[in-house]
Amino acid sequence: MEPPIPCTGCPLRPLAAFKPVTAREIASISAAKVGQRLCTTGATILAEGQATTRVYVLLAGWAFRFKTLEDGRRQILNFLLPGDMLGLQGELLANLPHGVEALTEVNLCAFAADAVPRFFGNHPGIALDITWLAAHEERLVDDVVLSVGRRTAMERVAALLVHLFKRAASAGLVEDGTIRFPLTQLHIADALGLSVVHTNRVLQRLRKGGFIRLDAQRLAIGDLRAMQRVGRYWEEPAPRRPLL
Amino acid sequence: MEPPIPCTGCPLRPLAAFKPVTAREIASISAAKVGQRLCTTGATILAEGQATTRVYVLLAGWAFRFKTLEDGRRQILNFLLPGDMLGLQGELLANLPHGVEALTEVNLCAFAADAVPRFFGNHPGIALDITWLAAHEERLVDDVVLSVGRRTAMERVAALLVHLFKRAASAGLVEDGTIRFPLTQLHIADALGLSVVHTNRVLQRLRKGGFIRLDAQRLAIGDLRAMQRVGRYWEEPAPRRPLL
DNA sequence: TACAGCCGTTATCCCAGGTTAATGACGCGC
DNA sequence: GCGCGTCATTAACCTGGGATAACGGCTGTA
Repeated sequence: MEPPIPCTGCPLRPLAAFKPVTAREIASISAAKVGQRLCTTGATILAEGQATTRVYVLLAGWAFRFKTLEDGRRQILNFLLPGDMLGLQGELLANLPHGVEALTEVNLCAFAADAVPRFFGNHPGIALDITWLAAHEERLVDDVVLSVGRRTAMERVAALLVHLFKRAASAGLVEDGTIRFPLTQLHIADALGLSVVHTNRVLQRLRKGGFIRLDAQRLAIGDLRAMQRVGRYWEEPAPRRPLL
Repeated sequence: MEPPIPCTGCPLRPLAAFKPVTAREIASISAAKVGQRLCTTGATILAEGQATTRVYVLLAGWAFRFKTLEDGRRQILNFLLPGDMLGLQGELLANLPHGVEALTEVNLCAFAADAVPRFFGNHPGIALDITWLAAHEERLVDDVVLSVGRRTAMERVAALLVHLFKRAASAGLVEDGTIRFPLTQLHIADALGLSVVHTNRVLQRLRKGGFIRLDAQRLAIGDLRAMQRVGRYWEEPAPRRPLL
């Protein structure tokens, strides 16, 4: 665990996607931080079923939440990008009902176990923000259920790519029309309830149709509108979200 | 909208499944109630995408949350039983990303729009409870994603039936080994990402295997342990949960 | 240079589950 | 009593996507 970076120098906060906070709030948030945690690609950030003692905010990098069946079948629940909170369910419910794994090198802001109840006692605004983040994550998972339950394989892949592209965009990660795309086809398959082989077939079709360029871990979407049509995926523009 | 029932006479609160609250908290909760809302079977409690002005707690009856694709494909996200809260996402996010429909006649305790932020300001304990309920619901949806993404049709149906049976049990709804089961096969299908026809096939197999009895809207599970094995479904015993 | 792992790709085969359609049972309004 | 809508059930048929396998490229390491 590295020493904490003060929140006043947070690289995320200036982004338009995030809601401004008061100086008093920043100070309290900063005070609750206990340090940075760095993880390498593929590392387990939080183990499935463990009793957690920390809540984190993802400062840089990608991660995902997942659950597994005892015979090894794995389902990815959703992806975590900079600004997302993780471990809250472990803090509230007795222990964490899912695992969290790093997709890239990851930098996490760590908060002590009791930071959450403390915010609820002293900072109703921050407490409400935390609840907002929880409700927002549930909304994402609701969308996953809709995809996996009712969209075709082609629709699922298209919708996922659009979704991730937009989220990466709002986290300021677009560079000349492309984003870093650290998922393997196995990750895509596990997120969408598909096999790797079929995921590959669908990606080929999207490439050949000129909808996407995807190589060397970079993704470009030529015509977002068209991809949304393929994926039957529309979402209202996201409002500014709280950070930490 | 009927006049509010005072929370002191709440029929749910005495159940072992619910966490006790202080007299002061009960008083505040009771004061925030604006009334009861009654809905009939099949009624839309909250419309998909609407801007909500109310948060509800389900006092009696069954309901479900769902999303639809514009071509009509519907996915049920989860089921709501007595004690569950609904409409919170509408209060926090700008408008409700899903619909809520009654499966039976339903009785709802209604709270004003600003009740939630008010609790956050005055009652950190209640605020934390609300967040607990949000996190708990997300956990349920996570399980749905795992089912729909990675379980076979047989496993899904078995897991859902066990899940609902247990929840009904903890809401005190078991009568001589059976529960009222208001879902049609279409509901089961829409909750599990299956077609109605295949749902019927699977239910037949479960009946013929002696795993369940299901008729006249009543469900009995002969051997819970065996059903859990079929559904590859295990969950740790639920701790006492907050109510309202 | 060789070997091992991981990942992407493609082909072949095949089945779990979708689709369509028909039939009956039941309840409801008139 | 008649007609209509909802729901459960079953059969016949078909397809989207799973399973398996083989190959190639890349990277790390020895």
